[in-house]
Amino acid sequence: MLSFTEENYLKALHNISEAEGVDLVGTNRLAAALQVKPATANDMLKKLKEKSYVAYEKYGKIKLTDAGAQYAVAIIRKHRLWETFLYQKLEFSWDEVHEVAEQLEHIQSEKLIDKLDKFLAYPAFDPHGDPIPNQKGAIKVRFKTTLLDVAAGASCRMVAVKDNSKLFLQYVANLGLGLNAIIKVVAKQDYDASTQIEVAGKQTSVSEKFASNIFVICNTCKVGQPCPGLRCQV
Amino acid sequence: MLSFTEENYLKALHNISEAEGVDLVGTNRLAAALQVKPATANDMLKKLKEKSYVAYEKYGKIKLTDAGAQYAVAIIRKHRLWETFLYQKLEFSWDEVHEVAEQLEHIQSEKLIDKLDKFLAYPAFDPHGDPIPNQKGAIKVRFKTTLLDVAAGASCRMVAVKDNSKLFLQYVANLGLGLNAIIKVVAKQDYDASTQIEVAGKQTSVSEKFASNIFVICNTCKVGQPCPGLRCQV
DNA sequence: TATCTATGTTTGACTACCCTAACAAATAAC
DNA sequence: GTTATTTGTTAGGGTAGTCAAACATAGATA
Repeated sequence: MLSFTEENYLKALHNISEAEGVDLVGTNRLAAALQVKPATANDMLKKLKEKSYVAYEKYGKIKLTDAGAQYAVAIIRKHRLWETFLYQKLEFSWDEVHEVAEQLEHIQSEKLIDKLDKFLAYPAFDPHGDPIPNQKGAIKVRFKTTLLDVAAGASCRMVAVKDNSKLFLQYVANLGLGLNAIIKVVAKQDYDASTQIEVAGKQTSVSEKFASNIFVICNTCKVGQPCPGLRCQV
Repeated sequence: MLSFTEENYLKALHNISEAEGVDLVGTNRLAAALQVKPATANDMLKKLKEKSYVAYEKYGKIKLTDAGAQYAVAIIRKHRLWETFLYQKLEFSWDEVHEVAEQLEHIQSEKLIDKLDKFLAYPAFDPHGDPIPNQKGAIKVRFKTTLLDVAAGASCRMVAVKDNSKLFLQYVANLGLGLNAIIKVVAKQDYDASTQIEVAGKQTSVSEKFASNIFVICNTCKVGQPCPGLRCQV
């Protein structure tokens, strides 16, 4: 049974590997993610290596062991189930769920999380569109790409966000966007890489950064099938 | 915002004062309740005194300040609401809820607990019959006495337990007892102070210790009204 | 009252987690 | 291929919470 802090290190390692590639995780990057100094992260890495949750050589890159990855996925499962609970049952908005789930994810009780899963009717995705691992740690993979990949004239459906920060989520909601929103790409500007979109009849322009954080599938896409229009199958 | 540990000290102080009288709380008693050594408890008491949550003189007895009592009640509110959630929504048995609630009670989010309260339809009592403080810390007091006070021949209704330990709760459940069970006192033995009871047509004998941990009201008792038969109004 | 026992307090030490500052290795720039 | 920069590591130190052991006080016993 790991401490609250140790769990956060494992989760951060998992998140960074997933978002930025397994071979890019270093002490500094990890420390930044956890808002601690590199020296601190280094100490903890030694401890987690000692406990066989991470594998790394001095001055080398950091990887989770199988045990470490398994532990991390279990925490992510808890996090996303709690987010779903807060959103679906307790009327939290999608930008509020994250910080409370950061606390709830550390509660130790197998039974609790499995019963919660059942209570929520085994949801596959959390309020941000992220997949919820099942009891065994298996994740339902969904073909998706970002709004950047959608060609002008095409239309797509929003299925997730990449950035879970309050600021971004509130911005997204203010534009009338949300999961399953239908987005039509009106035009793309080569000048600043911005994208003109139309949502529920209203047009807006969004930046490249914004578009890169919106995950979409094309309108005709079905889960498990390669998509003809976009490159959803990538 | 207090730490996890500090919160546990406040809660323990509150529980002991309530169960054993305000003027009986000493360093040793507190340390025993928290399963730490007196030296440790003493250190923490200094810290909590510094922060004005407890008031005590050297070698004197320990009391919570108003702020301390308020904080403690807020934790108890959270604990009991979580217990109710686990019991009512997640199919936990009444002997399982306590240990998970011990963790959940430390989650920091006003909104979470108030929404949970709403979700549970503002319950007044937890699965053990203990009253749940409302948002302002007010507790609904209920006239009750213990099974020891019920005279032979009389009948009563169980409304709470004093002991929340797994062992006791499982024992109670195994006898077919539970909240709102109707208990008829068949006889009382002067020899060993045991009590013969009848529950749902079945007779058993319970010890003095057992009977002292079962809270009851008489069958005709209504909340808010003094009871004619038993000494419920005490 | 004098002593014995309970209870409460202080001291010094340990672990977990964090820091700053100094240093070492790897990588990039020239 | 040497230097400069980035990245990672070590050393030493701080706080929170814990302990054992020594000590002090209060209350009970004789």
